[in-house]
Amino acid sequence: MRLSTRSRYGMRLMVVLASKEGGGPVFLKEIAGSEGISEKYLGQIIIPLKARGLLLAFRGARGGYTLSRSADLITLREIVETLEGDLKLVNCADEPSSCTRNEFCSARGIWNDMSTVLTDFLESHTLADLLGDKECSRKRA
Amino acid sequence: MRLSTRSRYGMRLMVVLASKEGGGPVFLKEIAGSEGISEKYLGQIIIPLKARGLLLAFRGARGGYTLSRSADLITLREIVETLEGDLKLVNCADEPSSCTRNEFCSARGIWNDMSTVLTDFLESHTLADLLGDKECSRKRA
DNA sequence: TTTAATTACTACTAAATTAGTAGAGTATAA
DNA sequence: TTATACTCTACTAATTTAGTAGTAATTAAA
Repeated sequence: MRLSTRSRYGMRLMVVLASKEGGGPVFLKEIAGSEGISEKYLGQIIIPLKARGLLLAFRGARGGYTLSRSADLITLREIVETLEGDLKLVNCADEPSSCTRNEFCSARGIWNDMSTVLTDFLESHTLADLLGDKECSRKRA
Repeated sequence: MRLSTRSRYGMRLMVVLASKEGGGPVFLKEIAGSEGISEKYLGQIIIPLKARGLLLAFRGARGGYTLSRSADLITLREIVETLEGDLKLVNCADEPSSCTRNEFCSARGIWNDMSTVLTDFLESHTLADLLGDKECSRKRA
């Protein structure tokens, strides 16, 4: 049950944009370079974030990306939900066809509750919460 | 970020055993049949649950499985952790090699916190909590 | 108006994971 | 001794992941 690189790269991308807020558009190349991620791959990942309206794209020479709103107004839920497609841990809630037998599944309730816990957690944090930790003093052995 | 069938099937398997607590060993064939799951596949899934000490296996004719302890003493954390391997959403906490660049990753903290939230939720529920809902009155349209 | 820089779009692919199937082996009650 | 049921190992098709590659569209600046 690992997060995909899409979510991990996408989140770091958003943090970079947040850290450069107010400084004009940032090139994808610059983000990819500083984070050590393939520019082409990041170019794919950024599309849904733009579609969701979390960032603005400027095409052409001297283009780049900026956040569409202040980092403290962008919840982590919006980001992860966009990158993962949704935050559900099982399909059976929406798609009855995904679980033909066992109409009254003994486990469905707990999986849905678990999804809600995750969603609530992400909803309670914004991108701004991630800014202070960028170069924290916590040194690892 | 979907749960694997291993976790879903394994959880249902445990609920079935819990619902038949005190009635002697239950055949894998019986569980697989009632839940509509491949017996061979379930046979693989049940191995780690046994290794973890969550259930007891009886070999030979008239064999089967039983819970190793009362359902209210088995947390959902133990079950899911066993079936998923662990409850971490990222590798970078343990494996430094999985993230060579960005020693101080801006997102690592939030992923670890998210993992903790999940773990705490599952730790706070036991298998017994899932018993009452088996054939609940909630009818779907 | 040309050029260089940058985002946007589409197609393809290698590797890993998932979700099984298959079959022989081992233990045990009757 | 025999039928039953768990155990172990190997294999595989389908799907997902994590990219690569190339081209098109857009725009600032020379």
